[in-house]
This record gives sequence, C-alpha cells and structure tokens, in this order.
Amino acid sequence: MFKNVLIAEDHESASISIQKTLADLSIVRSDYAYYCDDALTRITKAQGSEPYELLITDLSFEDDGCQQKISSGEALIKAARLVQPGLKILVFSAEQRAAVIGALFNDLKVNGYVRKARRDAQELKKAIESIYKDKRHLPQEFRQDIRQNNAHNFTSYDTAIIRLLSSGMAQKDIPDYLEQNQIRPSGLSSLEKRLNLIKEALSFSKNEQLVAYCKDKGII
Amino acid sequence: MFKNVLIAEDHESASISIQKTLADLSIVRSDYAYYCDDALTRITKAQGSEPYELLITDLSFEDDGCQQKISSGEALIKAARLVQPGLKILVFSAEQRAAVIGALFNDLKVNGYVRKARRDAQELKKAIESIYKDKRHLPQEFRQDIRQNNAHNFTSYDTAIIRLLSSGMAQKDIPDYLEQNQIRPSGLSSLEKRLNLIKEALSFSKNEQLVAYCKDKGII
DNA sequence: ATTTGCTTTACGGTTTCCCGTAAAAAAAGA
DNA sequence: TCTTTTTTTACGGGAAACCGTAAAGCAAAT
Repeated sequence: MFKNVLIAEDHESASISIQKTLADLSIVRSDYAYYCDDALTRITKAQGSEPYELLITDLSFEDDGCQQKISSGEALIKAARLVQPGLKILVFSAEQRAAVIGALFNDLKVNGYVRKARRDAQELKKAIESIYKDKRHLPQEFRQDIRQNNAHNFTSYDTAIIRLLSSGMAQKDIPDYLEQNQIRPSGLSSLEKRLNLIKEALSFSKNEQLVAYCKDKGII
Repeated sequence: MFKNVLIAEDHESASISIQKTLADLSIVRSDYAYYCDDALTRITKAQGSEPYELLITDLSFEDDGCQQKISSGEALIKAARLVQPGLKILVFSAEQRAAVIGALFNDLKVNGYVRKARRDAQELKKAIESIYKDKRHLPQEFRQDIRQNNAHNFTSYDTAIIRLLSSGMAQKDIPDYLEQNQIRPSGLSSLEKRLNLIKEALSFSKNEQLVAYCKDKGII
C-alpha cells in the first residue's frame, strides 16, 4: 500500500475524514494542506527525499483573504504534473457534472475520481486500493454515463460562442469579436448554422435552453 | 456538555468527521443516520427513554433509490420540532446563500449554523459549545453580509418565467401557459416589462445572460 | 491550371423579440 | 359611488434573430 500520501483539501472536516480513511488503510505517513500553493510546495520539497506517491485533492478551493497563486484543483494537478509527472492523483470533490469529471480523465489524466456523496468514505478506500494496483477508478454512476452521451460533442468553438451569448453579447456583434480574436469561422451565418446544429442535436429550440443546459452540465 | 447527540448527514465522510469532532468534545453517546426518515424515527423512539439533546443535520439529502418521506433538512427540522419541541438544532451544510440561512433562523428557529468551509471543524466545536450554553451560533460572515444584496430579489413569478425560457418555450407562447396555470400577470407585455426590470437591475442585456446568472446562483 | 468537393460567407424573406405609448382593467381612496 | 392611482394588457414600429438558398473562398486531387 502507499506509504506517502498528500491531501489537498480546504475543508477541515473533509480533510479529517480523509485522514481517518487513510488510517484505516494503515497509511501512516500522510500530510495535508489547506491551500493549493502549500500542497505544491510540499510536493516540490519532497522531490529530493521521499516523493509523495499519491495526491488526493479537491477541485474547488474557496478564496479567503490569503492570496494564492493556484486557486483550483485543476490548476494544482497541472502544476503537480510538471514537478512530478509520475504522481498518482485521486480527485475527491462534490462535483457531479459529467463534462467536468470527464475532462479530468481525458485532459488531466487523473487516476481516479470519488464524488462526495452517500458512501464516499467506502468509495475512497476502494479508489485508493485500485489506484495502488495501477487501475483507474471511475465512479460507477459515471461508467455508463460516458457513452450514454448521444448528446452533442462541444468543441472549443461551441463553448466560445455560447459563453459570449451568456455574457450578454448580441448575436450580430459576435462576428466582430471572433474576427478580432482570430476564432474561425467568424461569419454570422456560420455561427447561426453552428448554433442550429447544436440545438437540433439536443432537440432544443431556443438559445436560453442551450445556455441552461450548458450551465447544468458544466460545459460553460 | 451534551451527552446525547444525533447526526443526520447523508455523506459518510462528513458524518465521520462530525463524529470525530464530537469525540474531541468528549461526547460519547452519539448516533448517526444517513436518511432523514431514519433520523426522525430515532428521535421519536428516544422520547420515552433518553431524548436527544442536540440534532446536527445537513440541509440537502441526495435521493438515491430508497423512497423517503422526508427528503430535506428543512423538512426534517419541522418534523423533529413537532415530536420534540425543545430539541436543539445545529445545521451543518455547504449552503451559503444568505436568504436560505436567514430563513433557518427566522422561520425554523434553529440554534446554530456552520457552513462546510475552511475551518468548519473548529467552527463546529465552537457552535456546539455555544448552543450548550443556550446561545445561538451564527456564522460570522453572515452577521454583516445580510444586507449586502444589491442584486435583484427574485419572486416566484420571476423564476417561473425564467424557468420557462430555460425549458425552450418561446416568449410569445408563455402568456398562454401562464393563463392556463393561473399565474398572473399573464400578458405578454407584463412579462416583457418584468424581464426588462430584472435585466436592468442586474445590468444585463440578453435573456441568455440572465439564464446563465440564475443557473450560477442556483435561482433556477 | 482546372476540376471537384467542402467550408465559409452573403443576402433576402419571415418570424420573433424588443420597446415605447396608450388604452383598459383593477385596486385604492374620497 | 365616483375619482384617482396603479397595474395589466393591447398595439405598432423597428431591430434582431431565424432560416433557406446561393455565391464565394479554399484545399486537395487530377
């Protein structure tokens, strides 16, 4: 089993229960950080002597007064990977939007995800054991939800224009913006066509509906 | 100090850390329930012998398969008060919207609120000690933050029409729906006027922007 | 260089939305 | 009961969005 685990979690209560769970697995050497910056510092310092084998991290870290360089779990994961590419990473968060969790595995290549939910402590144990055996740990509600996705596959172009709509920009003004930011295609027709395609794929009729959907799914 | 405490919390990890906190306060007799129904049953049964002195409860309970009569912390509090009016109640939740927390104190007369956040375990200890001394425990960020709200105060009418927009209904079709459901005013002009008022209060220009905002704030 | 196929843009007609004004209805006050 | 005030609705002009079609641009292949 792992000997050296780091916990990055701003909620004291959550951190306590993770520590308890690690103790149940006879993992004695665990450190914990309440801030991402502190977590990264510990990872960096540990490179010389005994590097951490596993990082358990939350996704959202609340901004209290203290100014931090790294303010989210995603950013911490990226930074940690630069310092120690082989570090195993387990995300423990309340996030349940499939798009967000999917991005963790696809883009950040995390080794596991456990959602803060009913039997999360048990899940946490299973996940740690799986990862120790070099297996990934997906939440089971997610294992099927991935391909159940007959929905639409949002490109960065899609999210860009939906974000602009959500920010209050008029549709007719978007082409100018796209051109200035070298996002292509920039024409109004292309934009309309793309929006139609997305809405048809999801059987939506209005932009408002699309925005609500993207917010729910964490796409924007 | 309290001798008899009940924890109602669906997240196993949160429950564990509450138990740990109680143990630190030398409270040995603590029970825990993962469902509201179970919590109420325990409170009712304990009436004969040794009633609980304190209930620590979450607000949101996730709906897994098991059908439950009580599905929220608010409902549990109301039901518990009917069974045991003198029961002290401490809410421990991630909720941070001032309106919701305010309602707990004003309407449900809870004795304390601790938000799941940075130093929540310490807060929990303080809150329990305060409540034991018959004092209320308000989160400090709440003591001033109450009236900072320069935003718009959404009525049920507001959320109804925004929800309809988010569901894809065309604006011109909403009056019919409102009339059929006896929501008034139902006229298209009134609806437009109301939407304009909201958007102006928030300096928004487009419906899409409003929908995104309401999704972010949990208003719809 | 020319053709072919695809992507992007331009344009016009139609619908919906936006917004101001005025009429109608309802509520409040005398 | 009859004003007065407020709220709600109706209407109309103009702007934006919607939607289909056709033209233009562009890349790969012949």
